[in-house]
This record gives sequence, C-alpha cells and structure tokens, in this order.
Amino acid sequence: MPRKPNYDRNDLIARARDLFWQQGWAGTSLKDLESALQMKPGSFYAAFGSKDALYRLALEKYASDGLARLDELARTLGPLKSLQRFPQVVIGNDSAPAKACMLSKTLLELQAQNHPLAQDANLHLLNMESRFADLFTQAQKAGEISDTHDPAALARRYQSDLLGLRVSAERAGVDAKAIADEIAESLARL
Amino acid sequence: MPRKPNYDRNDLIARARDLFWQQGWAGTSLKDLESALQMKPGSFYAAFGSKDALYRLALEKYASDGLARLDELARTLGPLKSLQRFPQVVIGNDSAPAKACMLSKTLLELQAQNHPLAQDANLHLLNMESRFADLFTQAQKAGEISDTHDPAALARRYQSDLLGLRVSAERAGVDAKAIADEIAESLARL
DNA sequence: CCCTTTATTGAGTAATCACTCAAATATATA
DNA sequence: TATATATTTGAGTGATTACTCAATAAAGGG
Repeated sequence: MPRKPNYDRNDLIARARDLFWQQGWAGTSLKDLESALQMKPGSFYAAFGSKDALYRLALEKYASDGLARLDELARTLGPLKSLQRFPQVVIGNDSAPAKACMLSKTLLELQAQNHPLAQDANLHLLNMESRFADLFTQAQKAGEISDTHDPAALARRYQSDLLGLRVSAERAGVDAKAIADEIAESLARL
Repeated sequence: MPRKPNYDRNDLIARARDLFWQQGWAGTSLKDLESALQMKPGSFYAAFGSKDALYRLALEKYASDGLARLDELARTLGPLKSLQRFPQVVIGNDSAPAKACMLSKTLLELQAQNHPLAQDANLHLLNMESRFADLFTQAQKAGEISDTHDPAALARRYQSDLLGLRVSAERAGVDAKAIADEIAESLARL
C-alpha cells in the first residue's frame, strides 16, 4: 500500500559525499544539498533526518569505498606493490571532487568543536591504518620487505605520509606525483 | 587631538589567530571574535574592516612566526639538526591551539570556494618550503647530507611529511612523536 | 575650557542557516 | 475503484550570520 520513493538512496548519498568532500561540513548548505539531490526540504528530512546524519552516511561510503579500492589493488598486485601504487592511485583520480582525504578534512574542520563526526572520521582512519598494517605484515611474510620493522609502525608512518601527500596534492604548484613516487620508492628500501 | 585605541593591535591579531587556527574560518563567528578580543562590532570593523581581513593578518602572523622559529632553530643547531628537530618542536608545543598547520587547515577549508585566503595560505606554504630548501642546500654544502638529491625535491617531500605529521598529531590514538622521530631519522640517511 | 578628531558603543540590518509541518500527491493492496 | 500508507511539496519557523551606523565618550592641542 505504501508509496515508494522515486530516488536511489545510495546514489543520493554518493552525491552528498562528493559535495561534502569538496566543500566541507560548514561549506555545504542545505540549499546546496537540495539542489544537488533534487530534493525539497521535507523529502530531505524524511529521508535522512538531518545534515549531520547524511554526512555520517557519506563518510561511511567514502571509507568503505576506499577500503574496497585498496583491497582490489591488493588482490591484483600483492601487498607491497599495492602499497606502492596506492599513493599514485589516490591522487590520480581526476574525477574525484578533491585530492585531500575527506576523513582528514572532516577531522580538521570538526575536531575543535568536539563534533561526533570528527570521531567517526578518526575511526575510519584507524580502520584504514589497520588494513595498511595487514598489508605490511603480508609483505613481510612474502619476503618482499624485511621484518625488522613493526607493521603497525610502518602503517602509522605510511598513513601519515599519505595524508601529507593528499594535502600537498591540493596545493597549486606542487608536484604531488613526484612525492607519491618517493613514498613508493621508500617502501622498496624496507 | 585624536583619541588613541585602548588595545594592542598585535595582541588582538595573535588572539584572533589562535581562534581561527583552532576553529577554522567558518567555525569562528564574529561573536566568538568579539568576546575573545573584547570588542564591540563597531570597534572591530573600524580596526580590521572585515572578518576576512583579520584572518589575513592572522595568517601572516602565523606564517612569519613559523619562519622565525625555524630561523632561530637553524641559528642554534645548524641546518640538518634544525630540520631534524623541527617536526618534534612543531607538534610538541602544548600551548598551541592546534597541532595541525593553520595554513593547511585554511587551504583545505577554503580552496573549494576559490577563496583568496586559500591562495594566501598556499603562498605562505611556498615561502616555508623555499626556506626548507635553503636549509637542505646548506646541509649539503656543510657535508651533512649527500648532494645527490635536489634540495627543492627534498624540501617538497619534507613539507609534505610535516603536513602529514601535523594532521596525524591531531588524531586521537596516534603516536605522533614516533612519526616525528622517523622523519628525523630518514633525514640522517641522506 | 573648548574644539577637533578619533574610538567606542550596541541596537539594528538584511541575508542565510538548518529545519518543520500541514496539505497535496502518488502507489500498492483489498 | 476505494482505501490505507507513504512521499513530495514549499512556504514558513526562529536562530544566527557578517556587518552598519548614528550616537556617545574620550583624548590631545589651542
């Protein structure tokens, strides 16, 4: 008996993610969202509840897509080569709405206000970091890198490098690809 | 004949810088500024003209103070050791309003809106980068590091690492000091 | 003390913010 | 087709935004 919504919820979340990713939390108004999602306020709030709730969903989509991209890379290239390739992949996606990581942008914007979304972002970052650690462990077991280093420490440093790379990639006049190459090269020396 | 202002302009700018640094551009309202600077709207606009103009001054102060801190370090420690110490110094300042770099926060928040302040931030970052390059050049001339690498490339990578470090230092559950040590250690291997 | 010049005050501006809700509309089942 | 249930609509909410301006206060030179 009910009436079905005439939109694809997942697609709406993806579009919201792109907006939030590019413009940030405060930089994205409800008018922006209404026009991007083609929804009137009533429908918007019936579907998502609040701007924050939609941002939360957008963050989750961003994070799980990122994990999936890394996993697929690992499946085709193996642990070390996927870690070496990932930096280039991440800044090379020209259809992405921004070069910088949405999780770090969220963290930097909302951490000071103790906003729950900042905690969400940090959790997703920790998730990613532990996936990096897994890959380092696998690379050690495969003999691709020496096992003198702690995989957790390698992952911590690798993620920090990635975050720096992606901030740098946002800047004008900075050759981010060169930085990505150097990150990959330094992994080869482990 | 004129009446003198009863505030220290430089001190006001420093307080504004701290607010902006911590809370960001959109996250800092005029009410926040009025209460932190103890100024009514009229005085505020007579003194600074606009929120953006004050942010601009705050950015300049942030950048020149950063350069000064690096220069002093270089004077006492020499080029290589100052580059090695700088990461720890930058994340170790507990009285600072934030760990992350205000220039990168500004860039990430305002770049998408093509806000002039984002360009300002990038210019300050370029300034800092060229100072890093100078130090790398000096370190090469002093024989502290090999001269096989291009100082500009070293500076580019170094700044990227610093930006990543400072984002990481903002996160809960991340041992940023360990990352800073690794950055310093990797410089020793040049 | 007067007068000129500047600083300070704080109520008030229009615009925008996230969000609400009653009415209208569409759909699937009975 | 009638009814129950859900979605969509869009004008409108109060709060907050950055900012203005006429009135008042203060300070130094004559």
